[in-house]
Amino acid sequence: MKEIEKKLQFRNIKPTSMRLLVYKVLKKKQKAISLYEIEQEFDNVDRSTIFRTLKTFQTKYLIHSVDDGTGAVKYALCDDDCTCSLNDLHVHFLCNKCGQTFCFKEVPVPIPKLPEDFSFESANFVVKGICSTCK
Amino acid sequence: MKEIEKKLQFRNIKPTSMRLLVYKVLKKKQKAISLYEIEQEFDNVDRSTIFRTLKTFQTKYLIHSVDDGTGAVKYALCDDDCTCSLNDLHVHFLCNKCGQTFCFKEVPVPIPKLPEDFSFESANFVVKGICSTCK
DNA sequence: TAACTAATTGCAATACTGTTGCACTAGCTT
DNA sequence: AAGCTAGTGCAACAGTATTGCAATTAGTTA
Repeated sequence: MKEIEKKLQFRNIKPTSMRLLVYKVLKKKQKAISLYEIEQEFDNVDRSTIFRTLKTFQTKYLIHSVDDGTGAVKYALCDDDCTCSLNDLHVHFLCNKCGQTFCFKEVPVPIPKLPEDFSFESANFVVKGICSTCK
Repeated sequence: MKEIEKKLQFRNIKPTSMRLLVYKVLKKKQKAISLYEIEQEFDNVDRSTIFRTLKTFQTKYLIHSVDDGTGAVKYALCDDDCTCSLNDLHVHFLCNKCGQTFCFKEVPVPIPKLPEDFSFESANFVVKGICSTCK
C-alpha cells in the first residue's frame, strides 16, 4: 500500500490513516461518489473529517468534484497528471436508474461558441441517461 | 397583462395572481434565478408557495431549471414552443464574478459520443467564466 | 345567493447537505 | 520530555429544499 502513500505525497498531502482510507474508497468505487457514500463505507468516522479530507484532496488536485444535480456533490480521483485545468475537463454521466455517476475521462467537455465577450473559465457537463449496466 | 394569462392557460396552468407575479419576475429578470431571488422580489409571499409554483411551471414546461453549482437551483422561462426535450437543451452560463446565470438559448448543448451502451436522455451543461458586463 | 368542492396558499416544522468553532489528540521537532 | 503543528471528532449551525396541515380562495352547482 506504499503506492497510495506515494500518490498523496506526490501531491503534497501528508498520508494520514484517514486520508489513506478515504483514498482507498474513492479508488475502489471508480466512480464519482458523494460524501455520504464515503461515510457509509466506515463505521465510526466523522463526516467533517471526511469533508475536510475531500477539501484537501481537491485543493491538491488529487480529486475533482461534480455537481450532478442530485443534490449532493460527488468526488472522483483525478488522473496522475491532472491539474484540473481546462484540458482535464471531461464529461460526467449520471444514470437516471441507479443514480451512479461515471467519469468519462476519455470524453472531453466540448467548448461551445459563446456570445461575444463571455469568457470560458471552466464547465460542468453532466449527461443523464441509462448506464450500460442498467440498460 | 392578458398576455401572461394566455401563456399560462396555454400550458394548462390556472393563472392565479401568485402565478402571474412569479411569471412576471422570471420574465423581467431574463436570466435563470433562484427561489431565493424570487422571494426577495416580494414582501410577504411564502417560500413554499413560490416553490410549488415553480414546480407546477416546470411540470408544464413553462420554465426549466439549471443547477449551476452555486447550491441553489435556478429557474428560467422556456420558449413558447419548448417541451424541454433534447432539442430544447441549451447551454447555461454562470458568471464567476456577479454570480448571475444566463440562458444561452441559441447555443445548443453539444452531444458528445458516449461509451457503448450508455444512452443520452438529457444533460446539464453549465459554462463558467466572466460575463460581458463584468468583463 | 348559499352551499359545496377542489385547488391554492401560508405557516410551521423538518430533512438533507454542507460548513465551522472548539477542544482533544497524535505525531514530529527540539 | 516539552512544545508545536496538523489532523480529527464532536457538536452546533447555515442554507436550500420539501412536506403536512389548516386556512383561504375560486369555481361550480343547486
